[in-house]
Amino acid sequence: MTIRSGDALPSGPFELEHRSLQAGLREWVGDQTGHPVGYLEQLYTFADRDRDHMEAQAETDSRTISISYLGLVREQAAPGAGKPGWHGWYEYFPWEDQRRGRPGGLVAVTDALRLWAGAEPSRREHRNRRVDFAFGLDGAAWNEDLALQRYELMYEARLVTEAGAFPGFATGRPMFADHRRILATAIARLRAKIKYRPVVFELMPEKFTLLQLQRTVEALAGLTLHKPNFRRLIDQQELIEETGEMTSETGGRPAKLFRYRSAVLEERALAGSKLPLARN
Amino acid sequence: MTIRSGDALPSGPFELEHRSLQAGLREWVGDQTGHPVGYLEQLYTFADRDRDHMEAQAETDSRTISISYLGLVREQAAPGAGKPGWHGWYEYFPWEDQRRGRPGGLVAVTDALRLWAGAEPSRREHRNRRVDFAFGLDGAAWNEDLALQRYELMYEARLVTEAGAFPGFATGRPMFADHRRILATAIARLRAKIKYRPVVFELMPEKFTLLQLQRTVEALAGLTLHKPNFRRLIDQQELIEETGEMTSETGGRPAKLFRYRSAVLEERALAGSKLPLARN
DNA sequence: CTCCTTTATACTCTAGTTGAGTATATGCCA
DNA sequence: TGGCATATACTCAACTAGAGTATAAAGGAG
Repeated sequence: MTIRSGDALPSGPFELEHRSLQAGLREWVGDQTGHPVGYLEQLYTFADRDRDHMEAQAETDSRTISISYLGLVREQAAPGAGKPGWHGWYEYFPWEDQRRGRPGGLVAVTDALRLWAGAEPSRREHRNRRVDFAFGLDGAAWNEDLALQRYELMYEARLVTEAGAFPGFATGRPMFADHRRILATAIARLRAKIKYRPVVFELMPEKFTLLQLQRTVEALAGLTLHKPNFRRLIDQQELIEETGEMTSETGGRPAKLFRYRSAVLEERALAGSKLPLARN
Repeated sequence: MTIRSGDALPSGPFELEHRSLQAGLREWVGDQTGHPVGYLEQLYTFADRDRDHMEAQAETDSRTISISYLGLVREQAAPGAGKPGWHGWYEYFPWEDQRRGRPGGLVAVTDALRLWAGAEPSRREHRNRRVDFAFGLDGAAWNEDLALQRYELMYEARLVTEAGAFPGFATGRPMFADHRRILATAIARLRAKIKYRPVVFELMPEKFTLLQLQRTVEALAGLTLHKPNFRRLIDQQELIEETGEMTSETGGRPAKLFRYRSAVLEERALAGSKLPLARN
């Protein structure tokens, strides 16, 4: 959910009248997008002088401290006022979407990373190992959790425009200041989290089919899942229950509608929940 | 590693001459404890008006933002200057040490929590479920990761002195301001982390035996582990290698000395590593 | 000098989990 | 009516994790 036609994330200064950081954040996001946020989770606090190459700041006698958050909303709950600019995050990170196999553009990226690695002979081996690991090359498997590491490698190798790359290179849409880095942090955090906390349900409408749930998880992880195993894991954990209703809007055979069991979710929100996304 | 004889954590203001938050933190900790920090990881940023009941603050026109970190050091690496006040964290959280079974004092705590739960009939059931879950009662298993939830429950029920409990009640040693909450956050984070990142080695000396490693993990988790399984998991992952040396300082049969394989650690620091600490 | 204690190390067994594949059911639409 | 798309149920083999057992090698007590 963006502002400025997808160029920036909602944000604003923390002010004295705000009761808490979260309260202030909710207010800013609500004002800027016309959409109330549900789930909120603190991500990271930045205060480095060289944050996004803002050298000018070093000359003033003040510092900006940015506290970033991950927020989740239900698209369905949209009120009338204001319209949030919805943008799929793969617009900014095309290489992160592996649902239809490796995206074509990835080869150009990893080739460029190889060049960067070779540019400094002393660090070549180490850099190549980092690239292999982050991008699942040379025997390593693709790990969707490493979204931030991948972005940081590309930043270090100056393959993204905000790090000084010449525009036009197929490395996704840039954002204002360091917002794309914050987004990468959020993606990595959310991808890791869905594997052990039932946060997906924060994104689902009240009633949904099992395939809708699976598609949501897949969209977050950027991977496709094995359908039978997904279903087995979901109903083993008793996170959801049948509503009794069916829907035939899904195309083929009508599907049962489910809802999440809020009592269980409350506990599992603290404890665990599993998804068939584990490595080998 | 504390200051003020164990009453407070090292801390200090973030100033203009600090290159970054981490740099500033390293400087303050070094100055206050005479001990350089190794591993650092950001925990949480607090800025709430009612942080630790500091009502006075609401009247001034400024707010304090506290950014907390988890740091790890090797005790062995101590330089001469200054002496850090080492305190075991179970001094502050005696109920968290389950290595010799349930600590005796826990019964008094959970009894008091039951009373608190019953005090409000409408929330009784919900509160009791939270207590069961956090403290592993009524069929639930003890989960060492829930250190923060346990502290927060006790805080809510006013069983800790910083929340207004009468002193003398056996609920561990309090700390300055909200430092004990920060410590609880750090414990929870570290306990969760050792299960999938090889951070334990940040605490180990260069050479160590397998039992020493196990004892360290046990101290962190507050649990005892199955020795054969621990060893199996450790050498399956090839995180460590034999030095070729032996030590007979451990009591019985002399043990092999191991060191960690830094090359592997570097990768695993990003990827995974396992410990036999899983739930059932 | 022998037995006992303590620690180290190796091996086995079983239950449960997980990844993958296969088969059948039920609606819509041409 | 047959094909297509989706939904749902079942099977199987490989692997993992928890638990237990057995043996080796030191020091110390008698």
